[in-house]
Amino acid sequence: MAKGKYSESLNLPSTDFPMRGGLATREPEFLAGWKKAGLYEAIQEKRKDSPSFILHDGPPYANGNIHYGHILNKLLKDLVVKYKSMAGFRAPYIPGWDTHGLPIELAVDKELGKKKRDMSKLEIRKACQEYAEKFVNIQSEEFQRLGVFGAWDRPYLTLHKSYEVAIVKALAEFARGGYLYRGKKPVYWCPKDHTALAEAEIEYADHSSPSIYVRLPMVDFDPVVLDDGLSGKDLSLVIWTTTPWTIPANLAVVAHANLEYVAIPAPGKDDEYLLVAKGLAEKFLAGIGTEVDESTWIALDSEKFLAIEGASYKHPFVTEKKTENDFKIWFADYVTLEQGTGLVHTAPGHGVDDYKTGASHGLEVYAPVDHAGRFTDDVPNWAGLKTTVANPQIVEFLHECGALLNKPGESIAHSYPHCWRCKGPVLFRATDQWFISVDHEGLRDRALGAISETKWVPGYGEKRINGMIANRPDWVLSRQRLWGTPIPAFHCTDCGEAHTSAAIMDFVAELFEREGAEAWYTKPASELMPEGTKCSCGSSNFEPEQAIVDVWFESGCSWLAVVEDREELSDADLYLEGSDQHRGWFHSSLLVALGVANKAPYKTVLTHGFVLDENGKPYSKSSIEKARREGKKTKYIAPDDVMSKNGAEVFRLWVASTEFRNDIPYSETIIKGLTDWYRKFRNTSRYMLGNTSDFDPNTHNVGNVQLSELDSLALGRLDDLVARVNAAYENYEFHTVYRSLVDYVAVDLSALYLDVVKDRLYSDRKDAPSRRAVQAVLFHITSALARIAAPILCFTAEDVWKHLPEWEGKESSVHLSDLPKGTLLEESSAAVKTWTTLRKYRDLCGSALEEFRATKHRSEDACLTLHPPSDDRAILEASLDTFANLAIVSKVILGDGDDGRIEVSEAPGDRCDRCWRWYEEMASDPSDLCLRCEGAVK
RNA sequence: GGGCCUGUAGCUCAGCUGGUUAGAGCACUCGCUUGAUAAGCGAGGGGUCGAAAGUUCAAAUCUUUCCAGGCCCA
Repeated sequence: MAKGKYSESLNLPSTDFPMRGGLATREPEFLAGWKKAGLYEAIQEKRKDSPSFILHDGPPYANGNIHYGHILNKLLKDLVVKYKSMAGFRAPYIPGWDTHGLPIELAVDKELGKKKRDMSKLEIRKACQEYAEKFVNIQSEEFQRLGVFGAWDRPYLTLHKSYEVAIVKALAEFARGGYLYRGKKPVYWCPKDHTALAEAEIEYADHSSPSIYVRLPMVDFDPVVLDDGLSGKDLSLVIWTTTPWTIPANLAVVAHANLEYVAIPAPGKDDEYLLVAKGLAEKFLAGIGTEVDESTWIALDSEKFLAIEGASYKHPFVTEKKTENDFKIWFADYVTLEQGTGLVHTAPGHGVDDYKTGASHGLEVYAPVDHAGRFTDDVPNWAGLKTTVANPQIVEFLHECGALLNKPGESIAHSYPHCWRCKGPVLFRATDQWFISVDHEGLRDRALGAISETKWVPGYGEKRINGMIANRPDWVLSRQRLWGTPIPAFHCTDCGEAHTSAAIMDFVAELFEREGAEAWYTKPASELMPEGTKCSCGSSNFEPEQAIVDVWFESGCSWLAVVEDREELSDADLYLEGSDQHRGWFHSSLLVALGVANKAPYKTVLTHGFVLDENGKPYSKSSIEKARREGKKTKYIAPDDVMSKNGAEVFRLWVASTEFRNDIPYSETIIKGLTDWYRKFRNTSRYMLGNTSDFDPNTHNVGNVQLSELDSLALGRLDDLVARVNAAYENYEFHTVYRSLVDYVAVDLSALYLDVVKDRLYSDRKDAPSRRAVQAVLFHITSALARIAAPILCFTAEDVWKHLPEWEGKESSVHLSDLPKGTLLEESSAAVKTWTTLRKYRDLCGSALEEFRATKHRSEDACLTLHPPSDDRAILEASLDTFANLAIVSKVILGDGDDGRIEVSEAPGDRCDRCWRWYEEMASDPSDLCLRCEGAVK
């Protein structure tokens, strides 16, 4: 079609707001501009006297580049902070990093290689610090690139001197309160490297271990209570183990209360029965190389079996009890039918499950094995022997005393933990550790109370953390590592007694305040503790504790170290992390805050799920690589790739668009959809900017122009949107914000109002009141839209803001402006009724016009005749012109009848060549114009 | 194996305390538009609401079991 004759006379949109975002290149320009203008500081300054809203940042671990989980978390926080700031709160954001701990220490180990052997502890710590700081800088850059506002020039790091001091002060409070104690707990231990190992330092490899079945005769127990058939018989428990060296430390046997057990006649004995789980009986008999006719087995009644709890047995060679409860049988849920006999040999000093059983029955954490894996003098037969050497001797000994049921020398190949460094097999060994008692001074109960007073979003978070606190054991505070905050404790070099106290810790805190934690590694003990400290043995020779504090305790101190420590912060309102932090940071922060200040560190805790791919599997580089190794088809899109193509804005949309309380899906399809909508938002904004470029908000606003019915209805819809969006932000329902924006922009604006209003914008005289009215509305909408979208689309909203016409009092950045306030539409109001009815008929007419448009091309050429039911008729009648506008037709007639029929005909009169509408009365001079257009072209 | 949670169109989400043929936007297909044009408008197709059983006059919505998935433990 040729260009319209009057095209030149129309007021077509014009703006230099680019159609395409060019985000990959333009976002950095915005960032640079904001930095130069000191935007974050300006926001803080503007809100300095406002009520505060403190979101306290949970510190990410400073190793590696950021991944999707980081992006999700940081952007959610940023949405909150940006929203709260624009909603009128003082909402500072201090980013932090977790910089101590094993992953960094291991990474540095790898980097240093053999060099490490010649380095001092101080030098190694220095290397760790440099490593951590390197990644703090990298991640900081990456977070800032996402558009996250915050005090990036003064973050908190757990390795800062002030932070380490806070940790020691917190420890001092726990010492003062009497929570801190020294106890034993089994840990992975490398007997070759003489060191404790963390889970992450364990490698599993095939290993051949002895396999032994041991009978433990029950004593002071009449088996008749289990079954009449056992009357007058002896009953022996049968246990199976691959670590004979733990037999000297055996203190209990554990069964499962809900498994079925059988008593099997002992081969070659008349009066003895052997107790094993029914499901493992065959395997057991095969294991000891015998067959016993199943008809002779006595299946024990599961109810009666419960009577066995607490019954005693005789250890094969240990006679001396350490506690009253030694050598008894208990129930525990971890017993399975996977292997063994269903009766589990338990040595609380040599296994985690064993330890728990021991703890719940008051057993000693007994581990008569030294740091080099040698038996101590406590085990007379094999004292000084390595466990590996003693193993066959113990088996032989058991054989000789008749306790061994299978043959000596039998072994089994299985997967066994090995040391990552020396590759040797490790052992489980209880070592002295520092603990925080969770039940001292009712700490656990106070924590449970604090949990119930905290708001958890979503609500089930409360159940989750409650269960964890209710069931957790005492907190093992010490780690046998180097990269962290030293535990300020000492050991007497003469008698070995461990010392710590609030006074010692206060002293150390002061020292660290002056010289940092490095002092611990450079100064002699005498300078690390108050002068004149003496051991109860009279000695004043001490050596400093070498263990460091659990990093969870460190990050748990952040409230103390950061929030309490910075003037601009006060009580934290919100913690916002992934749901894994119920066990992690939420948990440790709570215990630390209660122990130190007897109050919860937060008022509200918000949790989000994890990033999953389109198949619902964890979406991370490592999980994708793992899947690839397993031969699965997967594709990992590096965040950088997305960023260099679409900029950070698409990530912000992604985070805002999903219901983050559940897991968060991520895929190319999703990104594609988001970029599509981004373009819609951008173009719609551009169109509105283009149509308000000749508009002066200082002279016209929605309050002083003559609004048409449609304009008023549109403003009502905006008001409603703003109200809903504000409520959604307030409830952290960003996906509702996103959805509301999408629907509003796509339907209310693009498809409806903007399409309808074109006629006035294009064809009216430039300064016609009716056109100025539309412009006032459009300006109002655009400005409101930019502001409510700003927390999410922080770059694009700013772009729109800068392109809005200037007015008095316009803030230099959208992020300095206030969110608009809205009012929800009353469902029952006349305006809503009218709007709903007009919308309904517009949809109906759309279908009716389909065929007409296919032949006549434009809905403007149509005349509609409606036959609405009486209810609708009144409303349509009152707004007939508005409806014609809305339907973008030249004429609407209400016909007789109420059958709902819609007739489409050609509009009567003549077509104006300029505005393409049909009029029964036309201008006389250029006779191809309507009266309005005649006036407009003059 | 245990605790907590999730499962509605290709995608992201609505569906309140159970009540007419399950909705929206996007995507898709088709049509219109060249006065938002690497844009805009309209129409249409598409879901046995993870599966099964149960409660009920009535279930996506309540109960149970199962399946799939996530986080945290073991």
